[in-house]
Amino acid sequence: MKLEQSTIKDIARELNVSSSTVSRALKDYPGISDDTKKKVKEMAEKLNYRPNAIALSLRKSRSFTIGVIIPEVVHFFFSTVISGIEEVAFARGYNVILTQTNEKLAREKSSIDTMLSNQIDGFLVSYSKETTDFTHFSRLLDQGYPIVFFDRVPEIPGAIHVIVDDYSGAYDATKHLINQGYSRIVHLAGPSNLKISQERNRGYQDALRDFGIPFLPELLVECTQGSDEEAKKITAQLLNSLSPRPDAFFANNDLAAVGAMMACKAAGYAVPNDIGIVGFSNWQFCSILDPSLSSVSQPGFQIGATATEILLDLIEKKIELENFKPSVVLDTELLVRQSSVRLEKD
Amino acid sequence: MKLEQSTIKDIARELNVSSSTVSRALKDYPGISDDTKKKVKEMAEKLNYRPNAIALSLRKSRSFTIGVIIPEVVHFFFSTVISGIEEVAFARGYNVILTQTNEKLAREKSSIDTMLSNQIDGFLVSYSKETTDFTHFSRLLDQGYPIVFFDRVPEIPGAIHVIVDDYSGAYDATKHLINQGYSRIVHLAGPSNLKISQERNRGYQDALRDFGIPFLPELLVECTQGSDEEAKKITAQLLNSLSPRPDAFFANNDLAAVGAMMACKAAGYAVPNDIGIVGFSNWQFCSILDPSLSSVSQPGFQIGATATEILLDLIEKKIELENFKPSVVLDTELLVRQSSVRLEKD
DNA sequence: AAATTTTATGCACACGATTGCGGTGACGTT
DNA sequence: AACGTCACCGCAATCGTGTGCATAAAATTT
Repeated sequence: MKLEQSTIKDIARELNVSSSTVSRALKDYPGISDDTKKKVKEMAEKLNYRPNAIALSLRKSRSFTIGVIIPEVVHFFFSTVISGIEEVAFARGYNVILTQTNEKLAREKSSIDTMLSNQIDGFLVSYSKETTDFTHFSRLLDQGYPIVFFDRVPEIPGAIHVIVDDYSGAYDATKHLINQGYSRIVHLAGPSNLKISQERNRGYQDALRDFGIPFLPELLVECTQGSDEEAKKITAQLLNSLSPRPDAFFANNDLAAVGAMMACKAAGYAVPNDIGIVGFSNWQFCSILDPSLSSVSQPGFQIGATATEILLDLIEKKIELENFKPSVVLDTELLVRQSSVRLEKD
Repeated sequence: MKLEQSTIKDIARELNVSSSTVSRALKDYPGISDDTKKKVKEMAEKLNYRPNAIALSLRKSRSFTIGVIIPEVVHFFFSTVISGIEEVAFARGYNVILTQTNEKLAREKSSIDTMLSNQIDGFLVSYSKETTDFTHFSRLLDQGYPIVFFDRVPEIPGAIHVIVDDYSGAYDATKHLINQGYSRIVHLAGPSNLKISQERNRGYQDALRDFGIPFLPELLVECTQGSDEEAKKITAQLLNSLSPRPDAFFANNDLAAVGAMMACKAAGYAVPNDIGIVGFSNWQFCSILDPSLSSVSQPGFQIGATATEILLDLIEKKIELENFKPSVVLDTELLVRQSSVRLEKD
């Protein structure tokens, strides 16, 4: 038996005034005597009055709630993004409602539906791996719903993106490996339908070219799942089958890098002396591995924070969609640790 | 210019019927002819009608939304809990709104306030480290708000808990170390105001006692932050100052265990042969460390899922608070990996 | 003292959906 | 012809809040 929340009417009844007076008094409208304002506020305090945000939402057709759609909460990267989102949203008085798609398109669509039903003010989206058709998003954009995409972003007109400079990150990582004297550098790539994978791949190949190392197709392997087991298996196989063997691995994500590292160790190679390894994302565990894993850090918190700032600006019409540049690109940073620094050059 | 969502009235106008008829037709009420039902549904489809959940919430004083309050999203453990929560909530048609307190009491309180304003149906809470006074929760309970606490749970009457068996987990871990022949076992404990820390400490001490190893106060150190740096520093100091040196570390959390491991390696000791280490929580990285870290796994996903099931049952009055046992204790499991298994016994 | 302005407040409706109650017309029965 | 029954549907109130407009009282001006 939940106690009834006291409403504006309760205050009005107690004080023998109308509910409109109470409403105005609480909001310090002009035209309400200081005397009644005081009385109303005291009574509100006494009755433990809390404005009903639902009623307000209905009235204003605004919910002060933003919806976040991400593949998986458990990913370290996404959890930092969420943290950034939550921080900014809270500071600006918005609620965050969260759904994970578990990489399923169907789930993505149904989440959007229920969020729409809940009169959400805008969306923050990183779409699922299954998503290849974006009409469910472009329809929303056409209807004027504010959406900001982050990390995984679709190529549809009018979409605003917050991404990191995957290209430069990959370029820097590859360049670093080359500088360390590695030359047969494998790239463990991500799913090729994701733009981030393409960009990282491009950065890898461009760095090779710029430093005069031929690109060999057999050194480019796609890791669709991105798990350590998958990478471990692939790496073991590469070490076995290629001759001369690869002497470095640049992985599309840190887990894959770990898998590669394990496979190298298992095959009896020393990291970094025999084989250098660089990952991508700078997960928490990079610094505690042995050897610690060099990685390209993505500013997850900042991605979330920036995306949210933009979204709220859009919602509050502080900026116009038309004269806003569609992409914000945040810098990555190569964090060099032990796994890619040769103690002694060959 | 957001396109207007079509409402029940729009359908009614198009079809020249009243909005009540539309409402009933959509819900297959008896007393509406099959003909109109069909027409209404077709028109709803055509106008892309979506029920306004806000209006519904207002009418029913139910929002079909639950509020989750946790210290930090970025913790692996909490992110798995969130995943479990989200999964069950989604399956049962509820939304999840999320706030992190960043371990701040003030933030905790204000989050509760905004959630109350949003007519949330119930709370899932793991309170902040700063929280020592629980009146803001007990007031809610008195008012009849459904709350389920998990992981960090307060000792207040009427509160429902979902926790793991920290005591047994700690007991098992300690016992395992003893069985491996370690005898000077340090416990890197958590903040003593958290019940989970107390329970783990108790399990540690009981195991020592049961196996005839005296408890030495100097082997019990509180790590208030729980970071790897802190544990590293403390461990290094212990290795230096104690004689005979400790030969095992049982850490209250995995990061602390990692810190201990780093300090041991740095001091020239081999893990596990010289020093055994066991952590708590089974973070993702445990299995990829070298040596891999033995740890007590907490079923985070299941905690979230179970807590949510209970909360929704409470909300939907499927169970009564009165005849419900206040605590659900989920099993932990000791995962033995390399860090605590001696390759050769002394 | 009458006319005008200012001040303080209330009325009524809106937001979108639900629902108890009552109304209407068609049809069958006596 | 009068009445009852039944299927089908609309009216109006409700949830809690905000706001344009009207209005009464008070204060000021003429």
